[in-house]
Amino acid sequence: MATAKLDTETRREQIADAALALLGSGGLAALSVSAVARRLGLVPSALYRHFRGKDRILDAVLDRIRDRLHDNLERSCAATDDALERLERLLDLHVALIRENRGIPRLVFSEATLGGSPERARRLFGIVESFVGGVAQIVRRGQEVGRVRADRDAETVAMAFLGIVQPAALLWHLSGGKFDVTRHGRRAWSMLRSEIEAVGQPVRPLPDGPRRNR
Amino acid sequence: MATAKLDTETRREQIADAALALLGSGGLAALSVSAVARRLGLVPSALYRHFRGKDRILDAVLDRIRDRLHDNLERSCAATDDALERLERLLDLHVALIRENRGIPRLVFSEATLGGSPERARRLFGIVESFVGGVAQIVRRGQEVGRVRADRDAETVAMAFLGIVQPAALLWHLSGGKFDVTRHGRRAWSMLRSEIEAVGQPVRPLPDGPRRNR
DNA sequence: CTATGATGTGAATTGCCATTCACATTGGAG
DNA sequence: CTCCAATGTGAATGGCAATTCACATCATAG
Repeated sequence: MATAKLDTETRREQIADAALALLGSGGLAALSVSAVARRLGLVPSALYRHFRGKDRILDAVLDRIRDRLHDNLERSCAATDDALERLERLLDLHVALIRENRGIPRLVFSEATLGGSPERARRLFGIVESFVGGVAQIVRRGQEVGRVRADRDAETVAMAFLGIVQPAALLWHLSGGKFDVTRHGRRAWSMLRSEIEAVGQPVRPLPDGPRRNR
Repeated sequence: MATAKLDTETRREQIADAALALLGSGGLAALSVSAVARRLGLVPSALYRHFRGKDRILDAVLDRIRDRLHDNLERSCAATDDALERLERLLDLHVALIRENRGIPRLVFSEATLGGSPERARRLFGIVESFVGGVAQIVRRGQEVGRVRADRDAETVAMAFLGIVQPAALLWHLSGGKFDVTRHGRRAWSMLRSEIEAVGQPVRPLPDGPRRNR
């Protein structure tokens, strides 16, 4: 009965992870304080030492999702300077992320769905918006150097990018993993790519001076 | 206390409608047997005269959604023979549908989300798949008459079509209606259209004989 | 070593939910 | 008009959820 005592920081991480895993396996319905506690070998009331309540646990999960999305943006930008390659890499990372953490799309959708607290909806809106903004930023920088057609609206392209993954993720979930997200991702990306790639123009290099990485 | 008695057919429709409305206003969390009953001026146990349980009510809602999607496909096909115009019209209808029935995207997402009964997930998968199939069909027929570029994969185009609406609907929900779905739809569609429209080729008319409307 | 605050436990509370059932009412067939 | 099957009612049941609280135990600072 005596579970090892851990400091609050560690526990908070464990709890957020366990919650995300539960979301992945059974959706919001499976995410109860008891279930999270059970998964950690704790008793439900123990979680209240580390979180004020279930809502705060969800907030912590959202934080984790925000961080992962941000990581992917940074990694894809660090990997290459070419806008189109960045997008392609980001697509791969993003697909891998939601494949390995089914809880992420599930929470994103269910928050839109459950109409939970308006504050959390706003928070999630900020997260998605900031991700879309990051993608749009990549597009805009690609336009600056003549790599991406200048007559495309960066925000729209960014949404289309999201539109590659989202319906695919939905079908993947609904089909119980049968739908081939990766294959669809490749095809849809090749279509989007040919849609935005600037052709027949020499690439104008970035101006000299300090490298803008963001 | 004495609520008028209605035949089961009428009640079943009322119940499904009330459930869809509740989904729209508060998501799955707001959809309880009691809430549906209250909305109809009934007592919870009364619903069990018309549905075996909550699951069956959800099934009825899914039926309604399936019918509406199917209606939109048929209406857009009946309105014009041109594939691109059909798609544009379908997009308008689809946007209007989810704007006026917030419960639809919410149920679709929450089923993916809640991991509810596997059977219902399969049912929903079938519904979405059949809608995508209908869109792909429009694309293919456009390709047959040289209106749509033949080197595009019809299924991928259909998914991209879905990808216009889905992320927009998500942001719309999350932002509490602030995000402009219609505007985004127009922009994204104009991009997709220029991506798939066949250019510089004379349109090859349909062969003679009975008009294929499906 | 020991005392104290942080962490974990078990039981109790409260509330909502889906569902059932015995009973009441009603609308329409005959 | 009468009766019966269909429909609606109200109370009860059982389950599970989130949360609280008094108490136990541990880790570690001093």
